[in-house]
Amino acid sequence: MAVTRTPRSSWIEAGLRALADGGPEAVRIEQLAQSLGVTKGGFYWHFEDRRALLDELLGAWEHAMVDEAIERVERRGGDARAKLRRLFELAASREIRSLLRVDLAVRDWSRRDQRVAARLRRVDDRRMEYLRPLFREFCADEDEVEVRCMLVLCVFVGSPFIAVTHGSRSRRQVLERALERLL
Amino acid sequence: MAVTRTPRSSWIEAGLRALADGGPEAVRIEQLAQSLGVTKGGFYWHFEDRRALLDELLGAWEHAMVDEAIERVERRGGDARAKLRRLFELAASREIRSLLRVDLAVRDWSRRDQRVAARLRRVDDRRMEYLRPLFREFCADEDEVEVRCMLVLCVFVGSPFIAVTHGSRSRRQVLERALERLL
DNA sequence: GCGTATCTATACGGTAGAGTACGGACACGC
DNA sequence: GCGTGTCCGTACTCTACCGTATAGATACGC
Repeated sequence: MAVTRTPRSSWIEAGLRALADGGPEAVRIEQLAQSLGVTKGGFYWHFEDRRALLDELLGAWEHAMVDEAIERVERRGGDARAKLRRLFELAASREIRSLLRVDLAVRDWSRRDQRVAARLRRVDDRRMEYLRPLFREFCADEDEVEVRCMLVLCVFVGSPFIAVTHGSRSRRQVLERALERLL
Repeated sequence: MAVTRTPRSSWIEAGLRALADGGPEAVRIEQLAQSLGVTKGGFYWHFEDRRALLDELLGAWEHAMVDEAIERVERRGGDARAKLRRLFELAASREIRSLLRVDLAVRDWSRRDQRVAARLRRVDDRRMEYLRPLFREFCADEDEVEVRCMLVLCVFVGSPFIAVTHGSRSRRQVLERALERLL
């Protein structure tokens, strides 16, 4: 049981960084090795092949972006509106940002890989299943609940992809107002 | 002045198809050649290099998705609400779909290429500049105009990236209701 | 301090694709 | 029917990776 010099987790962290920055095509084993200051020799000790790493990256992303995120919002309790506002805060937070960029990369990736698409469907469905009861707390009409959940998700997914300038307003201000409009 | 067997435009069409399907990484000259039934010999007659093609693809996308789209909505006149509904129809139409997939690919691409990001900013700004006056026609508060424009754009960009299922409702139904909510 | 598990470096073979060079094919204009 | 401009095919070099093989380094457990 010697100490692991470059453990599995290091490769996954480096992989997530590459995935966030350049999409799955940018997850190059030799480049990850270089960024970790080693050669690829050790990579094949931990992983079967490149695909195995990509699978694990998806797993890590799903866990952090669904399980952990929901857990963090739920932990502090409060009513539905409070939770939704906290979710908004979380999405804008510095530390979640890099994972959010993984999220965007995965969405694009899913357009050309069936297995990734299936995974994304599961993730998005889980998010919706979390959102719906929250909106039901203050919104009676079920169609309206669905629309608001969808709008929240669209803002979450769409806004980082959008490059507009809002004149004197900041992006944050515009999105905050958009959220309040949905509550 | 002989006839052009595989003219510039063929390479651009094939390039847009590849870009829509697999992002910029999938725009491989040898593969485009194969899909056109020729070898890459002729490609370098028309284009300096691969990058030159990618630049032209961006130009073609911008023209089709901004100039032509706005022109088609404006042509038939009507009030702001009618135009917005027509825009929604257009975005959902069969023929615009493939260009919309180019749009998504460009958004992901822009995250890792400054020049593409600058271009996307221009495109999104032009779209917002088109939307704002439409919402002003029936919405007095300027902050509210900005929010609604942004929500429209978020739905336009975000929803194709989202993989949720809506139970008994169709995606189209949910989005239609979302639009009506913004008008 | 020795053994073993855990990496790591190095070297190699293979594939995909970019870009270049250049000879030729093809078809229209005259 | 011949010349010219417009491609097209082929053959090359280069680079960037993937994945494999294997010997060697490292550090902890005892």
